Amino acid sequence: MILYNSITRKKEPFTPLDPKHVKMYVCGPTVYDRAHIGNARPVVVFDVLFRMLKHLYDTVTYVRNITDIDDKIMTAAAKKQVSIQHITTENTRFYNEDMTALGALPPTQTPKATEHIQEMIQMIEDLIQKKFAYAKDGHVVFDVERNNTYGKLSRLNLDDQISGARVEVAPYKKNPQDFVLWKPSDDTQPGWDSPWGRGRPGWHIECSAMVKKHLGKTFDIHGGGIDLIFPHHENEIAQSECCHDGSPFARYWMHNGHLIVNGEKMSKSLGNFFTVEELRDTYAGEAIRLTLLSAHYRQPLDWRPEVVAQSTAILDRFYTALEGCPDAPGTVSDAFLNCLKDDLNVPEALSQLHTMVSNIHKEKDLFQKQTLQRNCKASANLLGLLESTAENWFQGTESDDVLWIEDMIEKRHQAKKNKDFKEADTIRDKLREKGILLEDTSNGTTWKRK
RNA sequence: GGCCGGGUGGCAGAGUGGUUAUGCAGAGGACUGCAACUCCUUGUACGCUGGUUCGAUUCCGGUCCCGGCCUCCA
Repeated sequence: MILYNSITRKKEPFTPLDPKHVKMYVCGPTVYDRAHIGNARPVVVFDVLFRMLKHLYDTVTYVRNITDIDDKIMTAAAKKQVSIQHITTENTRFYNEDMTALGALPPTQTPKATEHIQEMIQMIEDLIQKKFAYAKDGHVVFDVERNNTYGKLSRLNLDDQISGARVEVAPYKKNPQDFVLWKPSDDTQPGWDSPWGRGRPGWHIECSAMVKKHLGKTFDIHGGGIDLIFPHHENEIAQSECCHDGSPFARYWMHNGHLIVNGEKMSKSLGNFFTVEELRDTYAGEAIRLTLLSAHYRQPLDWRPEVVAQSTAILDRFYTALEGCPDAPGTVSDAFLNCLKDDLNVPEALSQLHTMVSNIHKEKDLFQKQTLQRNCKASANLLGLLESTAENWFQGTESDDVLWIEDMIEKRHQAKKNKDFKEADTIRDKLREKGILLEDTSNGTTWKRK
């Protein structure tokens, strides 16, 4: 497999440190609110990577953290007059529900920041002892000047940070670029005892601590949104590599492009976002997923309703091709796999899928057709698509009106037999009003919900 | 000011130094009682401008426009 590595800015052949065991970490959510569709893009993108890696290697450990201590959570709790734990457990549950609806597999592990406070404190102590960090006024701050490789991921030159940039001036920092590892908490704020008094961790140290615990000092792939390159990932590298005496941190860095709306970045601070929850009310989870996969993961993706409608139309066609697909395993197409091996070229893989679907429709021999169907399904499954059945996709799982539908179809059948086409069309129109579309085939009439 | 992406047919979106994906939508046809599904046919697009080349959408330069990052962010 070939992957684009953000730190070298080149496509590189991927070779895991342990040829039988790939280790991957992706930055997960800060659980202060419901996920928006932009939060879902990295989840779906790295879910495809996870599926690919599992297909190609014996063992894959995929860690995605839950950040459940953060000032945004504190603000949300205060605003809603509920406990912090209420906010975090509820939003964690919502997050998992939303991502499951988008067809994302659960990662191997989903560690929580609050369950790794001791590990963070230990790393911070190491960094102080090695003189990469200093304590002042209850804060512990990373000393960027002591880290001479600082900036290697983002390639930002510290001296060039001039006007236009927001540079925080905090009294406890030696340099404006220094970032906080630990900060003090007052009695109203959540906090843990530490060598520097009661306090809580800064933003970046949680990921370093959880990576170290679950994947070790050096691991294979670190992923996240492109906006995390600076400062989050840059700071993770600094903390971890300084703490580990220069042992390399992630070997491959992967960043997904932003989701945009009407040409503008979608973000909570701009207010131009859709939550996954509200989109799920309108569209099938799988259609949302296909839309998120419609552009290459490193490209920006413009979220527009027409594209989701297009994705739905594509899935209709795909599932039509899978009607009668036996429930048996198939083989992933080589042409399809090769697309994905080239830095997850999903759009090109999808075009292979279209070819397969077309061949299924044209195949007359039933046995051949079923083989093609199984292989098509196996291929699509690598993208987390076509995991349902045609019946479920078209007819849904609610069944209270199925008897009525079948009754109407039978009545129409009788009318057609009597050449009473007017009555037959009346019945069909009546069903259409209820969102039921009929299709006459050589084996009788089938129906779909629209 | 610094750093980084991107501009492809009505729309979405890959890719490539020359045979110019793929899909959605549209048009025509076949099938059908009529439809739907499906099948067949149909679309020479790569911001502008120089250069390199036999040949550039693809390489190089310039230029215009759009977007992102520069400590809230996926």
